[in-house]
Amino acid sequence: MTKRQPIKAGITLDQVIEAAFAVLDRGGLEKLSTRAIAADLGVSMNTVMWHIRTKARLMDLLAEAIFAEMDLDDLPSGWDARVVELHQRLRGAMLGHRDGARVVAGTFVTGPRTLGFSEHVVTALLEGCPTRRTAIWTSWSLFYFTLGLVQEEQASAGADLPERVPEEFPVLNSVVDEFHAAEFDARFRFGLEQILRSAEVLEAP
Amino acid sequence: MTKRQPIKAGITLDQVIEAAFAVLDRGGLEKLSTRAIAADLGVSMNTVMWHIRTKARLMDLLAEAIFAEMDLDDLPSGWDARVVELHQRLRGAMLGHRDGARVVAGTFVTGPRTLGFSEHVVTALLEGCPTRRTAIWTSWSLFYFTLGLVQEEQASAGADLPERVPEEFPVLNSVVDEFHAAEFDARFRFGLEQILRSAEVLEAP
DNA sequence: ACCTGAACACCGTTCAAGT
DNA sequence: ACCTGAACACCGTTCAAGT
Repeated sequence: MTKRQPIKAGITLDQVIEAAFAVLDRGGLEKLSTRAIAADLGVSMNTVMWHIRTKARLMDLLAEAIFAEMDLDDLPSGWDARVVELHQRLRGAMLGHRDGARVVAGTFVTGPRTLGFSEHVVTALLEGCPTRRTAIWTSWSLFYFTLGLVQEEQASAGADLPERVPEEFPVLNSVVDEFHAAEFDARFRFGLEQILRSAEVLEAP
Repeated sequence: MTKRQPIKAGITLDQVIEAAFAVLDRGGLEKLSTRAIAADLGVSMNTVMWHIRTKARLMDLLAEAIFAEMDLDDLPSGWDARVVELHQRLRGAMLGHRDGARVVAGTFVTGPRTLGFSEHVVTALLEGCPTRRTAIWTSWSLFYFTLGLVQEEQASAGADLPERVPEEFPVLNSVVDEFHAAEFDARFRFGLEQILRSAEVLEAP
């Protein structure tokens, strides 16, 4: 007797997450609802609910799935190049989905892929930082910076930037062109560099 | 003939914002609704709606109000001490309201008080950074870092941190005590220091 | 274990109406 | 200019019920 397939095909959690990304990429975070996911899958809303248990858990699952889309192989051998590469891949993974950075920022994920990323980052930082504490704290600085930049990057897509700064703020006015130049790529690399330069020398208390 | 007061007292936008903060501080961001604010003020929900026009604009107003609670006087004269002090006050202002960092992070505010803060920060950075571009980009790095740290700080209050890291992640396990030690104050100062050290020497492309 | 329908207690937004 | 009530099109969650 061979094992039988279940008669009713049934929906799997992975399919739910896949459909959730489809809805997300189509309409952004505010259009992401269990009903919309259900409609995409052709099932009842409560079927989605049964798989995700709660909306908050769905968000955690999506964040973890974004980390899972990162490749953690073929990394540079130098510790600082490795840290930079890891965060560039994280940025890429978040940019891969509409509002991806907001999804990751909204949750405190401790799934295996998220931890795997941290494991790689901290490993590299321990090679270059004077103390363990410096390494840990630096990993947070890098993470916050990446999250913040990509959130701004994704928010600026399709947002109406203010074209003018009031004249009461002369200094901001004098640099307004630098402010508007998006150049997220260069800004990102510069920020990583900035934090890493100090990480080598600065000792956390 | 002296000017008469309007017969119906009426609610003002400032009162709406005040009530919004009351609701926010009591129940957090997910309890913040126009109906809850209206209930606090004893008016109809549509009265609140008329003043705020839209929920998104209310969020902008709240973010701007948080910046308005910052004092921008009596700052240190040294550029780097000034930058640190400004961000410490920003952190304090955000910590002053439940989910304050999430409120600020969720909006791209260009109100006068927000711009005033940036004006001060950029002014100070221009004194210490090699190029204008370095100054601007550094201001963003500092802002992202502050936002990220305070968001984590406020999320960790009342959240259930994972007590154990799976053994597949030996490096994370070896530093898990550093991870759990909150010490947001020290971490915050260290992060600012870290970014500012490089700002003096690193030149943006 | 998986899926459904119905009901519940909420949302923000819009509109027609009052003063 | 300011305030209201009613209706609309949504939410996430819960519960009792099916297979």
